[in-house]
Amino acid sequence: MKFAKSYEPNQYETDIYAAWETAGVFKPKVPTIPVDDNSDGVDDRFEELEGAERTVFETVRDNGSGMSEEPRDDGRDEARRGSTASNLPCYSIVMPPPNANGNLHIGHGLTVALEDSLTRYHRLKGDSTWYIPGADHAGFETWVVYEKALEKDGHTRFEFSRDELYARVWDFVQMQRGNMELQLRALGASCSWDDLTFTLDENVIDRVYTTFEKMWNDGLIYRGEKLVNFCPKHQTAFADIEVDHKDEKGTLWEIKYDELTVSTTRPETLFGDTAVAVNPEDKRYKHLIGKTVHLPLTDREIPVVADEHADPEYGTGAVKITPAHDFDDFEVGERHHLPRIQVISEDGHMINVPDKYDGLTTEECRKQVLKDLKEQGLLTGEKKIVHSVAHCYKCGTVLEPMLKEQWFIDVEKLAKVAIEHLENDEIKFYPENKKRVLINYLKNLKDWNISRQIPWGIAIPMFRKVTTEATDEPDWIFDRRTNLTEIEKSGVTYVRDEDTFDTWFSSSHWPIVCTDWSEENPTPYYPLNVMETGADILFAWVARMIMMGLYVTGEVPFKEVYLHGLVLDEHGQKMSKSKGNVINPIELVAKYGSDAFRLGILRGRSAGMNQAFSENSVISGRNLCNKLWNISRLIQSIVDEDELEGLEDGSFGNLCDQRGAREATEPRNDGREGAVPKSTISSPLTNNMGEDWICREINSCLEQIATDMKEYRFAEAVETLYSTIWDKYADWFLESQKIYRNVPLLKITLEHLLIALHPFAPFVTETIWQNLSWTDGFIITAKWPGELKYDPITAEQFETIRTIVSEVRGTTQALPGANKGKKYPLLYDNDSIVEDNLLLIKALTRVPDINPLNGAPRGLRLALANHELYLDVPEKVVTDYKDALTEKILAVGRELDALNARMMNPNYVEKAPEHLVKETKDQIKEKQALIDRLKAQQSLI
RNA sequence: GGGUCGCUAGCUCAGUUGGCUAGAGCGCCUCGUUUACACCGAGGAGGUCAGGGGUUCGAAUCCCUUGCGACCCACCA
Repeated sequence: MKFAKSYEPNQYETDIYAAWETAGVFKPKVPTIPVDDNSDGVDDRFEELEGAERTVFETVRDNGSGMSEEPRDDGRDEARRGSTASNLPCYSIVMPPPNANGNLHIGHGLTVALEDSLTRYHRLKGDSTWYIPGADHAGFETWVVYEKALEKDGHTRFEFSRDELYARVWDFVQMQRGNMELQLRALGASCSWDDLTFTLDENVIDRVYTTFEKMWNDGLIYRGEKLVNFCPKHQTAFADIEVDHKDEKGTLWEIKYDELTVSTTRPETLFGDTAVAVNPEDKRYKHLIGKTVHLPLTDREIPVVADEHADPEYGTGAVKITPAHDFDDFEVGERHHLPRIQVISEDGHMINVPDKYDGLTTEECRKQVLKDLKEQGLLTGEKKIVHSVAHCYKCGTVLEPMLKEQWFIDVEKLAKVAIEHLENDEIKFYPENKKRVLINYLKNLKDWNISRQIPWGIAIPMFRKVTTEATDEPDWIFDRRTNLTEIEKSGVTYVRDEDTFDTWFSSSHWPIVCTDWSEENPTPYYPLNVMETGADILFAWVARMIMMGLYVTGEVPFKEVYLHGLVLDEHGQKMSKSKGNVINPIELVAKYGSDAFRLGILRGRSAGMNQAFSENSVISGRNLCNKLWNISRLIQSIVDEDELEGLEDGSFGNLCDQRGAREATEPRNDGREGAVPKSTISSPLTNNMGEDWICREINSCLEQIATDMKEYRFAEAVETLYSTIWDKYADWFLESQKIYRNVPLLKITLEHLLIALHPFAPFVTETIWQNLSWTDGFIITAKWPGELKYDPITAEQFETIRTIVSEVRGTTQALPGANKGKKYPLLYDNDSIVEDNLLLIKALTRVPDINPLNGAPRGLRLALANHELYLDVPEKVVTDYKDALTEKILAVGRELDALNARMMNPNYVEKAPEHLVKETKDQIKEKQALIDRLKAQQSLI
């Protein structure tokens, strides 16, 4: 097939992805469930682990290679192989489950780019790689969307039972589902689709119930009446972590309670007051402690208590205490055993208050209370203040602290164990500092409210006793039969708690449920190799996964954590619908291609940081894809031409089959061994030092990528590839190959680069792979390249050529006046490197001719190259160049002075490492020689 | 109040244990259509590494300090 002139991603991406999926290449090689072919009761995957020979391992690796003649694995064959497969290293990574019925946003785009790069890299490295996709029922999020839809149709949630609502949302989600899965495919996620885990899958619910039961039996679960943050609109409680605190303007009123004046921002709650607190050290009020005061607008007397909570400096120093509607007051109430009077109902209306106020909304009540207090002369002051107010993170409604019975997890022990394992360095964090942040959080963690009053979620498997006579039976029992609303046990009737679990309670099992871990199947894929997710859910998710993983399995759930920051817009602003600066990843994929998007979003990104992103970086990625495409197009055309010649001539057709000739069979020990004699790799025309040089550069690129990937430095890996492919391979090696060709080398180096770029740009590399005439199989299952052999001395000599060529180009461009850019012949004197590479230098510099000097020096001498080279320009041009020359001499002189100054410092010579001192000495010599050459040039004029 | 991160070229970012002339992409300027690529090629300009102090032969890098910005936790009657 012919390569089109430019790479058009839309033409290939869908087909390429479908081909991968059909071939089953996303599945891990080592089976994910126990295998026992020989029925000896032992999991074959582990049977021969100890006695395994390394050669077995190598064999398996080769089978996965795209360069092998053997039929490709589809995962199933491998699965049957059992014990041989067990010797493969397993690499597992899970996808933070996107909302099942939502669309992907830019954060998902980043997540996939990161996770899939890791996945593909490890797959190419030969690991049995398992990237497990997921979908989240997204309890509250989805519920909000559904409730809105319900309202739009003129219904409310109260028309339906909980179970009816659950069924309706299920259908709603099924209807919308699939979109996000298509989008993940568009982004190139090479995840094992058969293993997709939905957060409401049976095995998830099973595992969650098992954990809950264990916790219940261990006494870690309790039902408690506590203040919870309650959204009056959504009618549900939240965990602390879901609360959005915002600074707001408010008023601080002063109200007279007899002799005491209290300060409050919420006068309407005074009906719930059960005390007034003053600071025990506050001399103004000491005499009142233990006495009572009259609660305005009521006929109640309430005590004055001494509590540290009252800050003498703030307001009047006296605080009204409303334990049922304020978190601090709740604690004060606990300390002083105060009654809790609920005066605000769940829907935000006043209850348990004098008739006059009963049924008013909190807002109406506040107005009325203030009016009445004013009339009675009890309102003695008001002050505007700014204070932070809790809001629903979804709808922005002000949250009402509400006294409610909820299920709580006593987190103390869980957190303690987690902290121990974290301090024991069992999980490596990227960025590193997040570990300390996490430990800090765990140290101050409060009990976790896991009840939610929404129907869309996993039902809490707890049943409440309704038969009042059965006094000996417990009030609550655990039972898995949550499909029933009512059960009987020992003649006692119990009804199911209508609440559902906080999503994070089930999500905290994610690594366990995705890998199918169980006591019976301690899978090699658990713990995960890495957990990649957003830094913003470090507390909500990562912390809970660690606690839960340790509680359930006794092991940390993952070995490493990579946290990405927010993707900001190009000006570093948070993306938001209201600002209109939201970037849709799928649109960018459609416009520039999946690879361009992935390369673009990885560029300039490092762990844990919120960083800007713009279309420019995607364009840059697109350009690289196109460059690679054209590189391949050129090489394919050379290969075609070569084969044609070979057919005609018959003399070097077989050279094309020497692919791999330069590949090292064993790891190199040093740079000197392994240089291949030219005759085995070269066509008769070859005399090109660029070949050894590019081998060296590709080796070093691959080495760099290995380090970068290990340290999760994606941006650097991409940058290394970018410059190797573009600045080195295309600009120097390919240009030089236009003069001397080495077809086998062109093939193998292109393969190396394609494979190395594949993790980051999967589609274009696979498309090229499929279009090249000599490759077979898929690049996605190819073998990560080994080292290329090269002669280091020749490779280094090519640097000289590069210096010469660059200086000719630079000097040509710097010629004065009308001569700028004009090409003049190059003269050389007694120089074997130049003589041996005449054609190459001529082609790269585009000088009209290169000749021996033959006689006295003339023209412009090239100074930097340290070779006797002259640009044969007319006398006049040389004279005009004089100023530039003088400037150059001065500049080099300044550098020389700096170096000399360093050597004059006895401390430097004494204390700096020897090699640095030597380096400085060498540099001084070089600079001096350069100045001498420049001055000689000057004297010629 | 406690904590984290950041401040490097016009913009967005690299710069690993202190040691080449501080790098890249995009943008900018000059030149160029040479049969892989104008989604291109060649050349170039542009930085007091936020300010100050310290340690060191040597600091963008380590320490102290000031300023600016982002974020997290707690509190705010």
